[in-house]
Amino acid sequence: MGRSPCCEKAHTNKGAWTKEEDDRLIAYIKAHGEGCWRSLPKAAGLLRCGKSCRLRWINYLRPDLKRGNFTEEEDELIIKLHSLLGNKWSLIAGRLPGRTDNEIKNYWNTHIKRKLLNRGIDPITHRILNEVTSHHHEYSHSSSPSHSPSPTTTPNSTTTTTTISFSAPITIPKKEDVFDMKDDNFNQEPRLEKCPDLNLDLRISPPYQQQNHESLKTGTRICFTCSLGMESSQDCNCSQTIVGCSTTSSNGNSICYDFLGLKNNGALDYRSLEMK
DNA sequence: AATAGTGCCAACCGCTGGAAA
DNA sequence: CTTTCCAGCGGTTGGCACTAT
Repeated sequence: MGRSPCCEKAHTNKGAWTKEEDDRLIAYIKAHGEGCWRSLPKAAGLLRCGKSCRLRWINYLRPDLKRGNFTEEEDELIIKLHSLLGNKWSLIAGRLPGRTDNEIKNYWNTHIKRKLLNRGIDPITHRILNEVTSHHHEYSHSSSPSHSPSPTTTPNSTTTTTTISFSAPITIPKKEDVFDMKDDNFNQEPRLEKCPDLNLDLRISPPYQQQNHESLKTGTRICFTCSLGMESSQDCNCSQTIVGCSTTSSNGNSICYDFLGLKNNGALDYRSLEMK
């Protein structure tokens, strides 16, 4: 029953790869292409398990790897994607040509986490640090409505829209305060620092309530596929959409929504994301 | 110069979903 | 339908390199 046994793990090498092993793997993949990792080690004359070969190739030997330092643009893109996707490193890597999930994961843990902490942003929640620790202060800066992240309530609706903005001035605690959380100074007046020319606005909200009411009246439907930004998918059931998503179609047949508010600036297109 | 501490990253480990038998 | 395996993923770790004392 089931498949034949996997590779013999007792007779496989572990640890760092040698130059000779690398050369063998590269030569084999150049000749036969990627795939069938299970049989590759034997065919290539390597004493490694297929899993190890795959990892070595994907993370180190692939010719299209970029290598080298991450640019500031890549940094910001990773931060933005992480705020949307969480620790989905493979999805994030899919948006960064030449970068691997492992590389991004390492870079996140060693650089970006610290970078965000220095900005006073929690790297897990992407919220301002003192909001995480003190709910009392959560909305204390909302006098400036676009400051992030401050839930706003749509008029005449019962649901909440959360706007996460990276483009607005970000509240940065003093550096010494960040590193001394016990210090009472941490709750003192923070300074404001403006983020450079990056519009990273993110809006997460259910479909606008008034539109819902309107659509109920007019008999229009909400297309879930479009709400995920996949209006060109064959699963899309609102083929008569004319003016595109985030607007009500003029013939009233369907309404598409701009999921995450990203379609207009093209920063994140879920159609090109790999879906597991 | 020697040792301890820290940062970085390649590689491994364990889990999961899907496919094969 | 059940069992087994594979490919892929995210979390973790071991070891090297560099810096501080």
